[in-house]
Amino acid sequence: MADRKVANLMGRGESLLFLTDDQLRRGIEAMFFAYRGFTADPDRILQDYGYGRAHHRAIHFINRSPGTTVNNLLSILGVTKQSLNRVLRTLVEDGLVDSRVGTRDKRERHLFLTPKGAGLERELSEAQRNRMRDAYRAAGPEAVAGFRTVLEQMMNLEMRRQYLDGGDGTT
Amino acid sequence: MADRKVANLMGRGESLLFLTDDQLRRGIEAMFFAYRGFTADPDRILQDYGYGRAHHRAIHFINRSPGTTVNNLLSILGVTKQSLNRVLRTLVEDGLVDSRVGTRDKRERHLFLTPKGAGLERELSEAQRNRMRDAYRAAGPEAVAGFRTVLEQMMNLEMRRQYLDGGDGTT
DNA sequence: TTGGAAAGTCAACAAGGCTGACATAAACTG
DNA sequence: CAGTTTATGTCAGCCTTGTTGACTTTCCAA
Repeated sequence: MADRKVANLMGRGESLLFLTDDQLRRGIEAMFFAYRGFTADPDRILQDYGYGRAHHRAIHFINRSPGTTVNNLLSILGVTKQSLNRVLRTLVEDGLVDSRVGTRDKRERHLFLTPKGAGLERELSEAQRNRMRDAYRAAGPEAVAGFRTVLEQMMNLEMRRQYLDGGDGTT
Repeated sequence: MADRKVANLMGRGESLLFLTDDQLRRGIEAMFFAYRGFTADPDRILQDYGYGRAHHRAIHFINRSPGTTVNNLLSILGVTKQSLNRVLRTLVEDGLVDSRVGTRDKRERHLFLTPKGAGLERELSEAQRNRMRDAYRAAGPEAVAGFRTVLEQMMNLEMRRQYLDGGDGTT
């Protein structure tokens, strides 16, 4: 059933892409609906803890880069320090995040997940990974590669740097 | 690289899909960063008009289905009627949306874009289509097919219905 | 004729963005 | 050393966009 799309998008020959406005609209809506599905499971979990997506994002990237600084996180998340601080403060108060004064530069705060924080992180990312894994499995390996390729192209340049910095995506 | 957990998935006959937690995390971050890029251009435009994403969503789906009812829109957007109503009211007041009492059922309001509304819609969707088109072109036709397939799998079932209902994706 | 669905409205609240102003400590620079 | 910049935190206030609850009006359909 998905093959009709392919035929249209591939056109004749090699790289001739017929992209009607309607096809692009479909892609736009696919992003909209898929992103909703993508965030639905974590959102549900977060609600039980009284947290929101902002907390999730902070937890995610602290887990990805333990010891990251506030400024670092700020540039990844693309929000103001006031906004991040509000979130970070509650996470520290609730004992999910540990904020340690820097050794080399004592102005900096290095952020770590506590065991409790790592627990929530695991719960959240597991739900999200399950969703992603199921989608991957249903779509197949080649679709997955295409998925990633298009998403990478859709990012802004600065974001792509952040994304590529995030550990080895080599495998 | 640090993660040990591996999901070994057999593709149909041909391919073997190794999905480490780290690879799935990459997919998750790709969604996060790509969605930011995806919404960046419209967000910038909307700011000039004093509108937000909620307005954009309403405008988009009214344009997609002219004459749709409020209830219909409600179920597509997945927000409360109070929330949608606030947005809709400003759009009607500002002369972007026309809300016509139903003929068959006069309780219903059928929503249409005015020429002015259609103008903003075009501006917004053009920016978003350009982004999507560029990403598609850079990624290539096969990547696009995979992209769409994975996104469709990532939607919730109800959303997939809404998505499939959204006019012919066949052309 | 009456129950209930569709739509709208008002009020209150919360999350999470934002700006601006200001404080503090540490690091850097001349 | 003095002055500036940097990193962070915090207070106050604003906006958008989501929520719930209560209530009204309209009006179709049984």
